[in-house]
Amino acid sequence: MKATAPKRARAKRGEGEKLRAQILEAANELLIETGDQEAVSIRAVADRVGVTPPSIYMHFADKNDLIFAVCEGHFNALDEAVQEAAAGIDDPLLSLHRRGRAYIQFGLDNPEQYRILFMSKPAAAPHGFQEERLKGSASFDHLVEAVQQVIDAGVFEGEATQISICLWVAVHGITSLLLSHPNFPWPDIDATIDSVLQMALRGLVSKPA
Amino acid sequence: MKATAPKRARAKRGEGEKLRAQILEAANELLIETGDQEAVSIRAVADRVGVTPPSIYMHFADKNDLIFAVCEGHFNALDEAVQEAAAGIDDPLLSLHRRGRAYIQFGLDNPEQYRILFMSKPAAAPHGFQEERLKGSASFDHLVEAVQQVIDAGVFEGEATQISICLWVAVHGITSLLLSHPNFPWPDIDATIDSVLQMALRGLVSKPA
DNA sequence: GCCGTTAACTTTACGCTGTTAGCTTAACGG
DNA sequence: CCGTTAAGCTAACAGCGTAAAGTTAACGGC
Repeated sequence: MKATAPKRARAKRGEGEKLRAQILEAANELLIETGDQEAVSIRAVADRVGVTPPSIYMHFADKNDLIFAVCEGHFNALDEAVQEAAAGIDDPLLSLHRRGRAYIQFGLDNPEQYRILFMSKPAAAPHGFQEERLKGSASFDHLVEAVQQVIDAGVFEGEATQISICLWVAVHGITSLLLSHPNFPWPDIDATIDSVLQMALRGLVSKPA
Repeated sequence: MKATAPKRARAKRGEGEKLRAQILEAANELLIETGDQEAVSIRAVADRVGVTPPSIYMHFADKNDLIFAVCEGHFNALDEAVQEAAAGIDDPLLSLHRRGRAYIQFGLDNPEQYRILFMSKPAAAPHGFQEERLKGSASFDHLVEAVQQVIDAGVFEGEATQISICLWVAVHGITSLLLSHPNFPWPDIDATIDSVLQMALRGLVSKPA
């Protein structure tokens, strides 16, 4: 455990952004290493960068701003993971299934980040964060597109946004419950995930097989 | 806003439990009034009771212990609300639908309590809390019983526990998303809740209509 | 080559948090 | 009346987010 990074040269005139990048990197490392949002304190981050706590505030309004900036990257990573899982699969319904599995797996692999993005208080998010990062962002739109394809194929019927929300509810539901209650006597996690996805997809098809 | 409760007579010999009850009541009030777990600080609770902070530790191991003790009552309230919503309804499937609606409504009506019970970190819960309060507690068992009735009626097929988990995932999914992302452009909340419940129930029936 | 300006930090400090160690007060049985 | 013990207090520690004000260093202009 490297405690402090004592040597850090002051950035030059126009290069104040360098510290911002270093702060983001250090905060990200701390979040991943400890897996605990609480451990990512302003002081701990400053210490790792080799700077004093108030310097953080030159680049981030407050702690929430910093934490969410860190998670922006992971948000894109989630989108990419889901997109990649669905790539090259012709069957639209199977593609949705893969997307769901990838989403859940991402949450289980990055629990603290998932908690911050989808399980924290709305007040903790910077203003307008939800709209821009969820609806406006690629992630949800990509899901809606995928759902629309299933509708066009005649497998789903209804409104794409509404159906997408239902799917999101299902994958988020199982992800967040597994994260918040790991000690619950889950029968078999893989089987449970599959049965949830089965329920969701079966519940949405217009003409059940 | 009544700040402090300055007068409080010391409890008599065997009556130490009285303070415990007063602490629970004060903490509960604070949680409801502010709707914020952070506002329920040891000092704020002690102040309201008219006692000093360390006295709290005579009755609760730490802050988590106190918070969860407060929410135990709300947990029972959730169970009662769900049970009551299903009472007197003959159709087992409709009964499940009512249970789901009641569960969601309870979460929306008691957001901070719901967050603590179902959206917080597992480490925050006292040891063995999940098992006793979820599986062992009445709530989940009642759901399993209701599901078993639907199975017995031939409407669902499969294992009652697995199906119950799926239903729990659905209602928890929409509840927690509505709580954590109230600014998301939800089409219409009531319609969204209904479509989620529809998806879940349709996805679980053995012979779709 | 010096000077004012300003970006890039630091020092210090305030008020808050959960928690602990150790003391005091008051009620009881004998 | 006295020892014991439950009930509660005082003081303090270490940590937190954050604000105000000071300091250091790089620059453009003269």
